[in-house]
Amino acid sequence: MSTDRGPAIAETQTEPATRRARNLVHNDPAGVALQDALDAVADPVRRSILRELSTEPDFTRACGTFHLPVSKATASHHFAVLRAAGLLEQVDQGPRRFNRLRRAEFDARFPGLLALVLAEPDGPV
Amino acid sequence: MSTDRGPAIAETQTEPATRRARNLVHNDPAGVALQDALDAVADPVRRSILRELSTEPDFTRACGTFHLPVSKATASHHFAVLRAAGLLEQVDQGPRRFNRLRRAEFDARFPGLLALVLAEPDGPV
DNA sequence: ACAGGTGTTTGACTCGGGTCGAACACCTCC
DNA sequence: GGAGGTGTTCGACCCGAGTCAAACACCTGT
Repeated sequence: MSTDRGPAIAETQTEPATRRARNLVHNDPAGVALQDALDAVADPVRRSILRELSTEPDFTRACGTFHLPVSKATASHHFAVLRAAGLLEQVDQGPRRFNRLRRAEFDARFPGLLALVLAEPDGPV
Repeated sequence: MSTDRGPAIAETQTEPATRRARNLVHNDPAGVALQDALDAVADPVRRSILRELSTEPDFTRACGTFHLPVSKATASHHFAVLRAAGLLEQVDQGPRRFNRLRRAEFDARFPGLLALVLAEPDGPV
C-alpha cells in the first residue's frame, strides 16, 4: 500500500512497526530454566549491567550508555543473553534500544536471585 | 596414650588427627564471593550433588556414593569446588569422606540461592 | 541521498573450566 | 606388610563462552 515502509496503523498497536523491533524476541522468565538464569548471572559484566540498570528508572538507559570494559560487539552479546534469560525487556526508540529490568517477573520465577546480584558491591569490572 | 595411632587426646579435640584431614580446608560461606558461589552452582553436576545430598541426613553420604555421570577424578574436582564455595563440609571417617550440606550458613550469606538449586527438578545429568 | 550514530551479526581467536586415565596417597582389614 | 577400597593430584585434551574488529542493518537528522 502506497509508500509506507511498515504495516497499517491498525496493526501498529499489536505488532511492532519496524523490522528491528520484530526481531526483538523476549523470553518470559516463567519459562526460563535455572541453568540459563545462572549462566546469565554468573558473568561479572552482565551483573554489572543489571546493577547499573537497577539504579535508574525503566527505559531510561540505552545499551550504549553503560560503562563496560568490553567492545560494543561483546556488550550487544551480553544484552542478548540477559534478554534471553528473561532478565530485561528492551524497546526500540529511534536508533536506540532502551532497557528495563524485569524485577518482579524474574523474582517470581527465581526468588532472591536478582536481589543477590543487585546487592553485590560494584567491582572493578 | 597407649595404643592410639594419632597425637595426644588433648590435641585431637582441636587439630585433625590424620594428615588427610589436615589438608581438608573449609571456607566459611560468610567470606565467599558471589562470583565463586554462582560459579559453583552454575554447573549441573554440582547442583546434582547438592540435591542428592539434601535428601539424606548430614554426614551419611560419602563422595563415592553419588550417582554422577563423570569419572571419580572429575567428581573429586566438583566436591572441592563446592567445599571452596562454602557449600559443604566434609569429614573423613576411615578411607571415606562424608559430606554435609551447609544449609544455614550458606543461606545466611546468599539468601535463597541454595533453595533455588534444591527446588530444581532432577534432570538427566 | 548522504552522513553520523546506535546496535547487531559474522568470523576468528583465546583461554579457562570440565573431562579423563593414570599415578599417587591414605586408610583398614587380613 | 600386602591387598583392596576410597579419594586426590597430575598431565593432557577439548570444547564452549567471552572477546574483538570488521562488516552490516537500521534510524534520524540535514
